[in-house]
Formats: sequence, structure tokens, C-alpha cells
Amino acid sequence: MVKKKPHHHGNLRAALIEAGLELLQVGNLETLSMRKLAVKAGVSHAAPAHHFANLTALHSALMTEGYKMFAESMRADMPPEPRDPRETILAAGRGYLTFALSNEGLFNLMFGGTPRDHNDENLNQAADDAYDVLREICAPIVKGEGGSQTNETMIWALIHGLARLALHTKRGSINAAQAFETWRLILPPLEFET
Amino acid sequence: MVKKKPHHHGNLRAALIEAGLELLQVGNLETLSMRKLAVKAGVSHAAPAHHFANLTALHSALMTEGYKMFAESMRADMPPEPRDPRETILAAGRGYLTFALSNEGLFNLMFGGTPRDHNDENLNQAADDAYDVLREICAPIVKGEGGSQTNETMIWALIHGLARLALHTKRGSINAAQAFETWRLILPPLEFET
DNA sequence: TATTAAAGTTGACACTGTCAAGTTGCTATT
DNA sequence: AATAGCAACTTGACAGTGTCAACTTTAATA
Repeated sequence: MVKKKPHHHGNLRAALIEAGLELLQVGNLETLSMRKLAVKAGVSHAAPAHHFANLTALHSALMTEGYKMFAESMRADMPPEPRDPRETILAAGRGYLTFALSNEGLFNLMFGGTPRDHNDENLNQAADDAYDVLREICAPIVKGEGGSQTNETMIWALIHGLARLALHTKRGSINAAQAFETWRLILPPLEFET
Repeated sequence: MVKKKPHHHGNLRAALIEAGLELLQVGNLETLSMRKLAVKAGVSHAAPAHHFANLTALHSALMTEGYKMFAESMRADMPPEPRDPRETILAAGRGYLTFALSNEGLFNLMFGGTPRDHNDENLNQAADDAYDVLREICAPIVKGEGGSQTNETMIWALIHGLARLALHTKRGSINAAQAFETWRLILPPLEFET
């Protein structure tokens, strides 16, 4: 008897997060409310408070889920056996763009300045894991004046800025292929270690 | 008698925008409300509705102001007589960073995914004016495979991504100088027309 | 001066997050 | 096996929010 249904609902916390992700799919941040989540989960309006102390905690939990999906999306496009480092960077960037364009609400929640709980260990862990992907793909880049962190910052800034721009100017049709083509074009020539 | 105090308050619309900018300075998007604006302007709670049809319209008006400040901040750091094109890009980027770091709430409103009124001509004009700065500083860059727009996208993505990252990891002290140093480091070597 | 439209007020409504207090049902200790 | 205790959930309330409708006041103009 390791895991058992703990209580009335079963697993309300997971259901609320699931409902929150669904709400973020169809709308923006403003359409996300604890009471709507409660309705979606078939539970009273104050039930979520027992799993998320406040809105910020709920947001942090959704961001955590977002970072996991995010890292997964980057890794999904990466070749299992890394061959050309530049190809790996291009692929991870494609995963980045794919995530941003197909999860706009969640992406905005994660990177739009919404306050987060900086003491949420799950969130910090998930964010660190996502950053690890960046560290991996930048590892083969020859370090210049600023060291490896400068390379990571450059790659992240480039791909994140491009994702933001793609969302900002999408106007209806998303056109992920075009965004990826731009990504291929703007990725500057880089020197790699043998 | 060209300009006269039109009504009770004088110029409520400007006062509301001013109050909105102040609220964004001290807090985030959630702390911005029409009713608080009304209180700040010493007016009844429904008065703002005569100047901003809804919250989105108010946000759009604040974004408009933001884009103006934004373009101004970029131009402020640019040399009046452009000499080295790369220096000009560096300077505009510094202005970009300065704006983002000293107007976090407004920056998040502009680039955080908040819905905007795409039919607001003032907003479109202000955003276009800001983009013109980018076009100007990128003009001397030699066009590659993707044409001039690709250069603009790259520069914008780089500096915007860096600004977002700087805000994201600031944790208390902002350290604008360090962000600018990173900007200098990550700006890739570019070829310029004679 | 009379008319008219804009600017601002008042009151209401549904919705939000959050808190306090009560109820239900599982778990574990005795 | 009984019960004490606690976590999960409900109910009810409160202040604050955006938005609407109806009303009053003011200023421009005809």
C-alpha cells in the first residue's frame, strides 16, 4: 500500500494543474482563476486553497509544469547522438520555438513577468533542468572573452527573443516553419571545439 | 483660445495615464486597476470608462506611452553623429536595457503577452516609430541570405532576450552595468557596408 | 440664451482572491 | 476495534475588481 487515494477527490492537486493548463491553452492569464479551476475539477470554490496557498503559488506550480514541458520540447528535437554541435543548437531552438508557439499562454506566464514563488523548490529545480539543456548544447562552443556563460546567454537571448517576436507578430496564423527558418538564419557562425 | 480646460477635471485622460505609469513603477500588472487610477486622479470609479472603453484600451494607451519612452531611451544613448555603426548598435542596446531595467512593470506590460487593441492607431504608430530605430541602426549591416529584415530580427532578438534575462535574474540589485557588459560581449561580429 | 453632447457621478451586478469556521472522511495510535 | 487527530473539502462572508445603465453637471455652439 504505497500509494492510495488520499481523499474525497482522488488527486485534486493534479486535476487543478491540468485544468489550469487547459485554461491557459484557450485564453490568457486573465482568464485563469482559482474559481474556474474549482468548477472544472467539480469542487467547491475554496478547495484549491488547500493545495495552493494563493494565486502566486498556483502560478508557480503551472510554471513548474511549463518548464518540464519546455525542456522536453527542446530535447525532443535534438538528435540522440550529437553529431554536429551547430545542428544540435538549431534543433533545440526549434523545440524552443515549437513550445512557445503552441503554448502561448503558458509561455507568457513563465516569461511575462508574472511574480513567482522563489522559494518553490520544485519550480527552481524544473527551471534549472531546463537551463541544463542550454548548458549542454553550448558546451562545445569555444569560449571567448566572457567564458561559457556568455555563450549561453547569447544563445538563450537569441532564441527567446525570436520566440517572443514570433508570438508578438503572429496575427492569426502562427507559421512555425517560418520562425524556424529565421532561427537558422540568425544563428551566427560559431566556433566549436574539436 | 486654442487650448482650454475642457471640463471638470482639466485633462483626466492624461492624469489617468500618469497615474497608471506610477502604479506600474511600484508594482506589477495586477496592482494596476481602473478604480485605483480613479482614486489617484480624485475622480469617481466609473469616470475612466469615458476615456478608456475597457481595461485593454487602458493597457494599450499605457503601451503607447511605453513605446515612446522606449524609443526615446534608445535614441538618448546613440551618438548624434553616427560614426562607428557597431558603436551605434551598442549604444541603442544600452538604451534598450536601461529602459527595461528602470521600467520593469511597463516593459512587462508591453512585452509580456498582455492583449492589446490592434486597432489603436496611436499604439501602432508608436510601435512603428520604435521599430524605426532598430531599422536605422541595422541599415549599415551587410545583408546576408535573409536580407535586412533578418539582421533586424537578430539584433532585436538578442537585445530583447538579454533584457528579459536581466529582469528575470535580477533578484534585488539590478546591475545595469553588468547587463550592458554582457551586451557588448554577445553582440556578434558583423560586417558593415563601407 | 437654448440645445446638445461630452464628462463625471451613482448605483448595481457578477466575478475575483482570500479568510474563518464548520464538516467530512481517512489514518494511525492505543 | 475504537477513537483521536488531521487533512481535505464545504459554506459563508468580505473587500476589491471591471463593466453597464441611468442620471446630473458642465462647456461649447448655434
